[in-house]
Amino acid sequence: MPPVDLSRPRDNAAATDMNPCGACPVRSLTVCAALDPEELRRLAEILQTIRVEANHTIFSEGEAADALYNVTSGTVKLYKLLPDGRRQITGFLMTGDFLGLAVNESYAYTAETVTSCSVCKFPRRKIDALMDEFPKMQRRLFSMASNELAAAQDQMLLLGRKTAKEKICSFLLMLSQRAARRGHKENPVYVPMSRADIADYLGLTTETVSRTFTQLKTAGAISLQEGNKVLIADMDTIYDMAEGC
Amino acid sequence: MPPVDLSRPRDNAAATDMNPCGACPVRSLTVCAALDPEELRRLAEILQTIRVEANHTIFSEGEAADALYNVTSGTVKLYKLLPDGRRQITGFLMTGDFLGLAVNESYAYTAETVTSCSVCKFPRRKIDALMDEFPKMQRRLFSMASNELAAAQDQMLLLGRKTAKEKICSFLLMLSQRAARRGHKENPVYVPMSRADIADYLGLTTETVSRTFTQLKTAGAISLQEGNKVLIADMDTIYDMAEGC
DNA sequence: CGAGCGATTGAACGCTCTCAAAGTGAGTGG
DNA sequence: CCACTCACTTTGAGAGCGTTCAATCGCTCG
Repeated sequence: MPPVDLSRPRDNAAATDMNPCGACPVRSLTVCAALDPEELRRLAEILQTIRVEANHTIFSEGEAADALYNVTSGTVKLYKLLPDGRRQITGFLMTGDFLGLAVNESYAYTAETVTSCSVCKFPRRKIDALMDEFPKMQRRLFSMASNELAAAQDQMLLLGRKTAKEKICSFLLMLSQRAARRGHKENPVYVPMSRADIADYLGLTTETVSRTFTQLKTAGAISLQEGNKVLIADMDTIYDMAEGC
Repeated sequence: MPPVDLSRPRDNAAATDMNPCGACPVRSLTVCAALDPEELRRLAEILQTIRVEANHTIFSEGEAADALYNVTSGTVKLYKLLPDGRRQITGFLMTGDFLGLAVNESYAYTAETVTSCSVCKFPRRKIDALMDEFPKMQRRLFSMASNELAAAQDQMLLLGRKTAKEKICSFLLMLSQRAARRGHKENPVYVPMSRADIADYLGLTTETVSRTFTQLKTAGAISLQEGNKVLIADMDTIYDMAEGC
């Protein structure tokens, strides 16, 4: 996956308009929801809006963490690798999610686009300074981190204790619920990621993911549609098979 | 596991001394590290110090989250359950760790003591108010949550992609490193939790945990000592078998 | 000394993985 | 328009790791 040059924003023109954040359609989902117009203007001053093609690396595990990002469109995956190449995807990020939290000044995971994406990039120094000025923002970020933490714990339950079928059903439900939260229709579910990505997210192999989809399809619980969409035929059945979640 | 009555602090005398936090030996590890003497005094005013016996519930998943806690001694486990009783332990907390982050005003997991513990209890309303006053504290809490998040991602990698032996070795190393960070000796490692707890933390069964310990023992990599201690005979071997982490 | 709980060990099963091959679809160039 | 490539997905067969079920051991406590 070729890394993309993030230092040169592509649509800088739009980003440096008087108050692009004020008009941001996804603001309510992000860190920026907490801010008033003046604060948004200050935020807009330090941010770059960047487009990233599908399957490009935004940053890599271990790199100096000198920026925070916010996804404004598209899907991003975060992952960690073992020395022998085994991979665990720790999360899929969508509109409104942020990434770039650091430990010891360096990124703890690699971030790669699944689809083409728009992201807002905040230099860490400047955002840190701004957080000191706007405690509301710090609070919002803390609250978002808390939610991430809760989601991470749900994922641990899934990885450690659920069967393949339960994992797939939980995954579909999560995608459905996240779409709904973003004002998209919750069914059919748009599933932009590959079988390999799904497998590495759920702690399975691509073969098992594929077989499980086939089983669900055969059982009439789902059907696959054009354009990477999955129609959940019986939401209750899927919910039961996910064992609550 | 009988719940303990947390409304009635047991050693209130100590907690309401002029400035108990100032003398707190584990302060550098906790949220409180960021505060100056005056702020510590304010914090001491709203906190209760509580002792909890081993194997008691501090709070349960779903309960109204009206307090934040800080572990000052002992070991606490956090877990989530599936409807059929399968359990995933999402973390073991030790001196300096905090618990009680909420989503939708209610706890996302159950917290239960492994050993007898001392915890500081902060009513949520009062701590929220204090955070507004002391941004330093908010920042510290955010930074601790970030670290938790990174740890959660490491755990996902472990649960999704590591073998039983790698899981056990990673677990022992984690305990060793956390002990070292707290100024205890890193070897032998004190392992206060049961095989069942270890299993539910690593996504295994008690039998597999037991068998794996036996294998490591037979291979000469570890040996079991009195008082729930594990001597790591060859740290490098264990490290290699953990596949980095 | 017996009860009871946790840890260990054994044997057999099964879910998921591994290895392998065939199918599908988008993109390319003749 | 069609063959070709390449990547991804699906399907099949067999193996293995960890589980399940069961028995034994060892320690603590009454």
